[in-house]
Amino acid sequence: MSDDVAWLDDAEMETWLALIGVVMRLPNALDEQLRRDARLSHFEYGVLAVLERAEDRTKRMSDLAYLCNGSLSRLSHVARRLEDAGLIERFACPTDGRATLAKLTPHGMDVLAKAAPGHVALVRELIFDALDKEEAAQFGALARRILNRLEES
Amino acid sequence: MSDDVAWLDDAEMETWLALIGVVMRLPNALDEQLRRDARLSHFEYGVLAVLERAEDRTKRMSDLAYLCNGSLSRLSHVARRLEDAGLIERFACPTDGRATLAKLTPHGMDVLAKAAPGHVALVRELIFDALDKEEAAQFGALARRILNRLEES
DNA sequence: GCCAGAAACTTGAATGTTCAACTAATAATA
DNA sequence: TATTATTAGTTGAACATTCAAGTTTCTGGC
Repeated sequence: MSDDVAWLDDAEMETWLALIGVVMRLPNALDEQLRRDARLSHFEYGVLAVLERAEDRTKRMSDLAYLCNGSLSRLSHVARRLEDAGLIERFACPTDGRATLAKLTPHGMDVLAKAAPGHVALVRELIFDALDKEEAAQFGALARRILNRLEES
Repeated sequence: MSDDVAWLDDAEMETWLALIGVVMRLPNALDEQLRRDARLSHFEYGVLAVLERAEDRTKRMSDLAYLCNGSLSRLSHVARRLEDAGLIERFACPTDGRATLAKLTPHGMDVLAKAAPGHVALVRELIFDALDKEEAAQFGALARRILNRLEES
């Protein structure tokens, strides 16, 4: 249990507090807009958005969970609700009997299309209106480096 | 419901996906370490850490909620659990009868001190080992700008 | 000084997420 | 080809968070 670790200096602490602030507040901001405009959580929106871009609008559950940055268990619960609402459908994978495939339905595409403009507007307002083009690219590159670390563990 | 919004271009999408990846994965990574080493969630750790730095190790609940980036309701539930565990105590504010003050107990300080090294080590590993000093400062400044937006709404 | 409205918290119910156990299917090993 | 281990997914219970009241206290007209 790593003792004798260098404490964060003032500059590091500022960075950390800014990051953790964004990390803790952004999901609520996204949820609120989506919930209000489309009765969708941000995680649900992410599932639909990933499926829309996928080959044949279909993905394996475990791949989907990875791409949505969530656990398989979380996805499984959410997928059941989305399926009950008719936004996706699930069926066994023909080549691997263990796997389940999730596919976006036409109705799911409609709901996603209705929700997207408001969502994109909010993302633009919160992120890309606050940063110019170069800053945004810089920020993204650094976030990607952190994300790579997170994905290793 | 803001229609006709400019979609995200490729560079913006990359930035957004990197950010949202960090936002969704970092809390789990922090929770796991703290849960394992100190039976604390990251939010609970945050509450204790803010109190430790506060004047007289005491804060009003609503100020504490703001500083911890959470809702007052969330804090209220968490505070009850922390109080039951003897890590904090709560009492009425002498100058404003509506307010509740939360104070870190000696036992709470102990638990925090035990949890801190492992937590800081993880933060360092995930963030500050991936970024050099200048990059970290840059990243923090940009995150702060986004956080300011989030705090406005 | 009263009264309407706002602010600060708390609470219980509804909802969402994690955790641990479980089933079923495939891959690996002998 | 049996046997075991691993992988994929689901499920129900435990736990955490949100949401919508509800209580109490304070503030600002009047």
